[in-house]
Amino acid sequence: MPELPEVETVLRTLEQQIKGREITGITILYPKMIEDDPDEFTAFLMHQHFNTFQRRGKYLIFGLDHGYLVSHLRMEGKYYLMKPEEPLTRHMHVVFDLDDGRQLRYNDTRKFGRMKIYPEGYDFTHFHDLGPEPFDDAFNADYMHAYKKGRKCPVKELMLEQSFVAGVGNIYADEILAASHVRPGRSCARLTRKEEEAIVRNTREILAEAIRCGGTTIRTYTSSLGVTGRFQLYCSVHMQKTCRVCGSEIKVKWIGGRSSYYCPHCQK
DNA sequence: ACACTGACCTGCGAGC
DNA sequence: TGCTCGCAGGTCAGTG
Repeated sequence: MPELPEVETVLRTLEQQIKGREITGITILYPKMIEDDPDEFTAFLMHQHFNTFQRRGKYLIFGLDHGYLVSHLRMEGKYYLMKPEEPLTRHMHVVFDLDDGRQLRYNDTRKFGRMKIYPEGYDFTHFHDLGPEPFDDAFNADYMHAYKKGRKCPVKELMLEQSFVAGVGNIYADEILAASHVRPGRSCARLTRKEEEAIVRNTREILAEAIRCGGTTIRTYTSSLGVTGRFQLYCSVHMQKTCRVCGSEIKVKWIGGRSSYYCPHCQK
């Protein structure tokens, strides 16, 4: 399931592979994936080039000659570069023909991913009410303290709010809280200043480390070239049975509609 | 404004 | 073996 580090990895891989390529054809096999009228989507993109590659939260933003193509992979979205003669499989929903004869194919088992076009000059700063990027200076302990003011929800829910910090999903939220020695069910109103500082610091460090590893592979995620992420080797609580530090049994708790893994001994 | 729930999807594994 | 059911999870719309 792609979170910020996986999206970043996909982006960098695609930049190496398709930068400068022209879209010479588009086949939409599952129209609900496109948030625009499919004909307008196709007409807009035809003969434009993939020029720039940006990320905002978990959104991929492809800069074209005149406008943008934005893609969200949601849970299982993947891009593959293939030859036209290779067979289409049942989960390939959008195919872009490129001017070098290859095809960029969007594959999504659960059809949750979405694509949308945006006009030239569109400002993505406040896109979808996204909060600061974790590596931005604006994401700091003062900001966190001000953001959570008046809130009482479990800190895990806060970590998953894209308007708080952009790009953190279920896996990394668990890892960040484990590294910060804070239980996911703790009310965000009861965090100490030191804990807020630790959460901010660990958000940066863990995401940066995951990007260095090329993302996480849990269940079905692989990046666009089928590169397998290595971060699962370093997961300390998510999907684990015992704590790497103290050997305690990892607990699973249902918080905010998602399973949350934590060590009852190391996390307070 | 915040909190909570269901919808969107398909594959997989558990239980019967 | 074959069926049903619950779970996986990012985002958004709808309701309280």
